[in-house]
Amino acid sequence: MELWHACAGPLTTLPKKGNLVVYFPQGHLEQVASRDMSNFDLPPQIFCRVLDIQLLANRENDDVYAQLTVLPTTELIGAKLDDKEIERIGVHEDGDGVTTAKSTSHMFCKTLTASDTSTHGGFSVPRRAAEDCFPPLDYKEQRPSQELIAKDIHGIEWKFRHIYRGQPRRHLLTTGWSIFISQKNLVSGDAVLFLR
Amino acid sequence: MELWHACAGPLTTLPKKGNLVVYFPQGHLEQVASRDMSNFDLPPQIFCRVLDIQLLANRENDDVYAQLTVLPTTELIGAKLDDKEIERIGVHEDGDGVTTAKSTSHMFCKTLTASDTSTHGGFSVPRRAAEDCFPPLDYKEQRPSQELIAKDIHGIEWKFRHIYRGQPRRHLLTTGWSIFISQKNLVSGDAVLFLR
DNA sequence: TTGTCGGCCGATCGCCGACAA
DNA sequence: TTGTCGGCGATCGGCCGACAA
Repeated sequence: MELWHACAGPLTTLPKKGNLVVYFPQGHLEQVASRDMSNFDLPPQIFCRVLDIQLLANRENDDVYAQLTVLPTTELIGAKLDDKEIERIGVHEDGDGVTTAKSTSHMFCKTLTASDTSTHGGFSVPRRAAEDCFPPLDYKEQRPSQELIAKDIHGIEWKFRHIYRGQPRRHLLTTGWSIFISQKNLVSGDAVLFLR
Repeated sequence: MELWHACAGPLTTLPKKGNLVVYFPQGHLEQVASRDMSNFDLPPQIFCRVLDIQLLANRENDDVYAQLTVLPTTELIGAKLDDKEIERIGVHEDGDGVTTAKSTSHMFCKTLTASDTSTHGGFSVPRRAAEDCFPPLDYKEQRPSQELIAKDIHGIEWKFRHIYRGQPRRHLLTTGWSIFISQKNLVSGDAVLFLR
């Protein structure tokens, strides 16, 4: 959930389960319909109760989105659910208002360079980022390194070799990085976000 | 459309645009809903008019499916659209009955072997298949070959080098085959279908 | 501090006929 | 007739420090 909000950005707010919302079917259909529906006398807006919210990400490109399950209702905005209605639709209110992101430290975002995405080498980790977000290395060694295990937004684990080497010294992700780049179809200009 | 029906198989039948159909929302929701909807008093069946049919294929694995756009209606099965209704929903009947596949020659299907899907080599084309479906080669040459351009079910073009070589002689697809295998995520036991 | 490159070597790709099922 | 293999060049992957922006 923390990663989802970090990806969605600070401007993204969501209703909570049980809230009353206004659903705009015309705008929704414009995006998902395979056919023009404009002459079907659809109401411009429908008052709905939010039954469920799921924070999801596109399986193909990791774009984040939220899936809301809503039920049309005749209630007025501000109305509370009574016990009978709660039993019928099987949902409790989580509270009023909206969900927003919490700020987090130990997080960094980097726009990928041509070198980062090339098959020629690995990923240059900005110094501050490595020190903030990665477990510390033993700098007494000549080429200190460790294996990092990171979970992506789907919960899938990725392993990276993190090494501190070169002249001048710098942090790099080597083994495991290129397979990540190719599986995620990342190109120069895309961004990666790490959360400790 | 011919390729779609060849992939769907001879048992697949579809209604036509404008037909009246019976929609079963409960069974549909069991497949697509993220939440149990069984206590919402949904009607077991809804009579609908078919507004549109699209023959499509899954972008990921080329599985074929059809997308039907349907509109609830109070008409009875067997009813015809009148002019007023045609104007309102903007659809004409294509005729009664169902759409079925047509049989086609110059077509072949092969289950892929371990050698076909390995990165070690190309694709062994069964002799009959090559003679039926591919443009004839100039067998006077020592190693006759040509470039084949094939469109997949999305209309995307793939290029293959078709060569007749080896002792004994056999038809092979070489250059271009392995990229096709990897992009389509094909493994031993999967099948490919070629249509001239 | 970090983006790009040349160097280098090992792994893999992919085309070929041999061979046998 | 065709599935699998050994062979072999060519290409690519990927780790390294040099160097400069």
